[in-house]
Amino acid sequence: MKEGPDIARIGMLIGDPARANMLTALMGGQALTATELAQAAGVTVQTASSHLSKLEDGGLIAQRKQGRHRYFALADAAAGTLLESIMGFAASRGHLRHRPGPKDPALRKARVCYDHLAGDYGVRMLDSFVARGAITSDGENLSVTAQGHSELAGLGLDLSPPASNRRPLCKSCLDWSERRSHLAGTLGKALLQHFMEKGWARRGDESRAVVFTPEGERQFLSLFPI
Amino acid sequence: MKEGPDIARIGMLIGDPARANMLTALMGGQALTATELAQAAGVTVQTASSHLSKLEDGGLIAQRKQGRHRYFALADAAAGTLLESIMGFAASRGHLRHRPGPKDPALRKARVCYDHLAGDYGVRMLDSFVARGAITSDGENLSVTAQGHSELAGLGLDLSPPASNRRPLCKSCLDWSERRSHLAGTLGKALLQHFMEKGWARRGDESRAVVFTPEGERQFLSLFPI
DNA sequence: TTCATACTTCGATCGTAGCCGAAGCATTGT
DNA sequence: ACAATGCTTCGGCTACGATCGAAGTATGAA
Repeated sequence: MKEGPDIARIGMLIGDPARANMLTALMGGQALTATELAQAAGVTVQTASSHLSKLEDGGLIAQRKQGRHRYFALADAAAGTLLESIMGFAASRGHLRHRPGPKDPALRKARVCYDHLAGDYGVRMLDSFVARGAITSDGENLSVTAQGHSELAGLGLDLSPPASNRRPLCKSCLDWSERRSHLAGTLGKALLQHFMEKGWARRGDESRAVVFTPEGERQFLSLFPI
Repeated sequence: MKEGPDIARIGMLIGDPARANMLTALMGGQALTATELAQAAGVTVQTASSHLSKLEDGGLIAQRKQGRHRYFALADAAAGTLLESIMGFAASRGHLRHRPGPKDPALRKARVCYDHLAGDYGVRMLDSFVARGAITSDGENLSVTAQGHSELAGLGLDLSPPASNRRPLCKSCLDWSERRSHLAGTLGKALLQHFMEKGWARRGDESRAVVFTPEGERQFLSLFPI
């Protein structure tokens, strides 16, 4: 009597508001951490963890361990297509969800990615470094040239000290809003710190947004031309 | 602030086993009464009634009063397509309600997808049309060529009438068992109807399977060679 | 009218799934 | 070594929704 695929299982997974919010957040195509997804869903990390393992068991998402982070992303294109088609149907029936907080377009401009700058500004910064030959991009790996070292020293950044530091000086990190790489690693962290110490920028209170002052914005744009 | 479609609402509706069973039963394309659907779901009529009103509010099904009966059916072709795509995803992840039973091979061979033919035969039909140039597949969209129109007219199918019909003549629908596209839309519906009027095939009694007579099978295979 | 059928609404029960606090691993940085 | 961070697991609490019996409404037939 019963035959065919178990649509109820998929429906149940998508049917919980917290999980639906996580999946919607992942529709951007960018891998997110459990903490970020918990924030997106409006639940604690414990609850989010439980949801994430269910979604993974159901084959909707996949996780990738990277350092002490676990990045979660949609399992594959089929999962994205499925969600897209459900969104299309929901929209056609006028079922819209209302989210409490305003969604900041400021996040796309500049935001914190763990400890470094991401978003439009983060991508621009790396592009500018590469264009002027301060950083060379060897496919996946990044490295600072001699010219780059002297330039950074001119900014007052000393990058030599902890030679025992296992963390790479330069690292690229994929940006969800730009879908391109921005500058991570020790250098990326140091630069963001530098901007904030100079008073050019500050972190947003409740969000990951980074807000630049008018003076800071001017300085940033002149330091990192396209 | 409204942000995006509410996929959780759709998911929750489909996520309940009883409702999922009802929807699966309605995928046969026939309108069923509340009592029949209650039986299909394995619940009492009171419970079924509650589920049906929720599904109707959600825009997945529609009811038609007729005498003291109320016939329930999928709201439209979009609802059928949505369910089929969810079935496809669930099947691809190995989520089956019941391991392959006796009826399963029949379902994979030929079944009703809301109002058109799906399964192996449905896919074969579209493949055959495309291979001989009766239908052109422009990536996502399908359209009938001049040759196709004359060929269909030869079968006794008149496809011109309701010019006001917003439903596309030709549409592709992803098949959960074959993971390929089959022919949906007005043409897909007309063809299935044609087969049944000719006495080549009939609907299965309790399932979505489409059973071909020996003569019907012979005709079908010669009409749609690979 | 009265009875029978088909379905809905009401009320109450009950199971399960979501939720969070606290504790437990795992990895990284100092 | 130790501390800090990111995430998972465990246990108990709570709330929502699925379920069914009983009663109510609507349609059709005797």
